[in-house]
Amino acid sequence: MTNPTEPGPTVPTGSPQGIEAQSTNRAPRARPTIKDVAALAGVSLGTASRVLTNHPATSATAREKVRAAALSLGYQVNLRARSLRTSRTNAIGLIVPDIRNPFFAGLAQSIQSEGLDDGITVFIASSQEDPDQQDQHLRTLLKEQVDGLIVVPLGGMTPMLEQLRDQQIPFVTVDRTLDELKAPSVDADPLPGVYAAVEALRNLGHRRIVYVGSLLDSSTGRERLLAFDNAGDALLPGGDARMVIAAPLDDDGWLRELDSFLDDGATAAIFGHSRHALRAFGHLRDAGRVIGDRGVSLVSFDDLDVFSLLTPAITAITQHPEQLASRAMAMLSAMIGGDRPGSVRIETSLIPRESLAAPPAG
Amino acid sequence: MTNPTEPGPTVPTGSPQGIEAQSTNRAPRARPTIKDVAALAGVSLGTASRVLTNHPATSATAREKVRAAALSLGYQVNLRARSLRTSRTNAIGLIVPDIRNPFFAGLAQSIQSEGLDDGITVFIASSQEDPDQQDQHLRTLLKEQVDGLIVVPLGGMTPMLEQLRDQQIPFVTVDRTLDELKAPSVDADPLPGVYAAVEALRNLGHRRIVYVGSLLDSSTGRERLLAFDNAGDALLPGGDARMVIAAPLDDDGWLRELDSFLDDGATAAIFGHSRHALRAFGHLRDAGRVIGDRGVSLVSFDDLDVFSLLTPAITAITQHPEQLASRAMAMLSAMIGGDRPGSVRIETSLIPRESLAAPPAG
DNA sequence: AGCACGTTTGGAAACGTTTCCACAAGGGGG
DNA sequence: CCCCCTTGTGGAAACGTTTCCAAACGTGCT
Repeated sequence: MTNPTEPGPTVPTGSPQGIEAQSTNRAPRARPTIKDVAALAGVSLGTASRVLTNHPATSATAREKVRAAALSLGYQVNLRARSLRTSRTNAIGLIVPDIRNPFFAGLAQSIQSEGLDDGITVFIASSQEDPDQQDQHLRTLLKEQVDGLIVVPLGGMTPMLEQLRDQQIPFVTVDRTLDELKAPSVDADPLPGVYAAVEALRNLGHRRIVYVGSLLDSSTGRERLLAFDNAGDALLPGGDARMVIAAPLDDDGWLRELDSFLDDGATAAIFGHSRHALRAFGHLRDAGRVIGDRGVSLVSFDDLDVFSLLTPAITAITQHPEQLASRAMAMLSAMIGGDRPGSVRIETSLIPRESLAAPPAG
Repeated sequence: MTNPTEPGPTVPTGSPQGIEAQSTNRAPRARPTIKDVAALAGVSLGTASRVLTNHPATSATAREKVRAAALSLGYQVNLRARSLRTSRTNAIGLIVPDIRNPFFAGLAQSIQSEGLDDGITVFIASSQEDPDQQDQHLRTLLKEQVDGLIVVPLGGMTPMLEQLRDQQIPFVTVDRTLDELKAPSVDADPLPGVYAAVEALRNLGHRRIVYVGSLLDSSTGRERLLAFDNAGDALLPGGDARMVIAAPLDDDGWLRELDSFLDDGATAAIFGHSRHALRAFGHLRDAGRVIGDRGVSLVSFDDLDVFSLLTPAITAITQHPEQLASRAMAMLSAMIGGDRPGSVRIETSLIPRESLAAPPAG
């Protein structure tokens, strides 16, 4: 009856390759599965699973045995198998235009660590300001079955964005919004920060202020300029009190405009993009102009680390990226839970630093 | 024979819930599976799979029908199911100490887009310089069954790093290396860049140079200082030609040391950390010192965007993050393929800018 | 003593793939 | 004409989970 050439039933075949794997350390010892845990604990597969997922219907002894087995094996659940079964991944995707932009890096950091607290894995993707890369990342994330998406959309609509809109996958936009996709968004209201800046400048004695705008075709670019206009209307009613420069990102021509406005009596500048603020900072100092006290005041959107490292430190209008992050996460969670939350705006605010000071006497 | 109460074979049961899903648009229409594709194409599941994975054993007609069906359904493969079956994910994890550090942001960007080209998904995780977060991210990535890992390790060993070392999962370290984990690494050799900097300074007439070092307990911090010593030995043999400051990241006390060295006749400073270079830039200008031509020359490790925006633009020693990225990817791919590649060093090089100039006359 | 009930358990199905296996169809060479 | 080989196909198993279902096992009540 017992055939000596085939292994008898008394030999547990739980880890058949255990011995040979030991002989050569090239072969990666296969990761233990829940089946191994169950076998070692002497319980069924279902019981092991229930213990490890904290299902209430488990006995104390089963819990103890399974936990011990899992620990001694170094068992780690296979998330891909789990989510195949549960059709939930507890993962979301985040797509930013460029992770090298410090604002987006901060946003990503905040969102990811927010997720870490909530047990949600955040897959960060950076599209390098390229719609094709954005779509490619979107497609992969969908194939990865993420539960939802947080997107900082590039300028225009793309095939994948349309698909997102039409499909029912939960997603929110953050920072920038795109009217065409009817998704809830969380973005920053530039007015409070701009208003505070203009008001502070006026109270310090400034009478003529330049606004350097950029990306004027994006929602944020437009709204920041609009906010400057509104604040100016309310606080500096004089007709020639406000000057506006439209500055591209890759051409320094606008610096000449800025110089001539300053020569004409402007004593302060507000920048819609931190990049321009830094560029002007260097340029103005180089030209021998005083920045800060008794000189030209500078205020910039977005609060970069380097702003407080410079001398004088540059005043910022912050969009509170941590708040954007946490609201976006909350909204996305709500959507994944089945709700349809409304859009949200975060107030910007002013962070006064040395570059915000009195104009030259007289 | 034909029973009218059960659906005849002519009625395709491919998407049974199609109609009811249409009635209420709250219910997210379930994503089509390969089964739906096969049904619509009128072939078996296996055939559909073979077509979609470009298996050679498929007929032209099958390919045509399956492709058409997949297209019309908008079918996208479920990567989690696929990798459960194939035990490959075509995804790797990347862990950086802090994504807000522009150097790491650039590294991450390069690695991710490198992966995009190779069909590899790169999951980026930032540990905020916190070993616990690093380990937490490592654990999740392992549970996600990534094929491999690229790690910029924090200072010391941690439980998960030990597990990585002992387990057979392919991983490489980049930028920083940690002797304890015997993993192949790709990092930058600071000497060529530092040597070029010191040589250029000497040729311009500088005779006394300060080195501002940081993170001296990390491999990079140590090696950069060592490189400065070596370059100085070769190029500036005078005993008092070189001064060294150990600067912490969060305390500005070192600025006083810098001032006093400059007062003592030093005319140039090399910074091991870009943060310190920026801090000094602001401080020195504020103190009324000339930077650049006929003033104090500044050279900093890592090439930040803002360096070229400032005036004068700051000279950098670049570690060529794109090269680090592509070598790391290549090495990891090799490891995943079963090889055991050796470590690699990338030469740093000098990017001269305006802050590298002649010292004051006399 | 019997019965209903609550707790815990094992077994099996299912998630969406890929891939092995066996077989059918067709074609060419003996 | 038969056999063999190639090519393409369908069916089924398997990957590692969770969860449904039914059964086993006490326990407390009548």
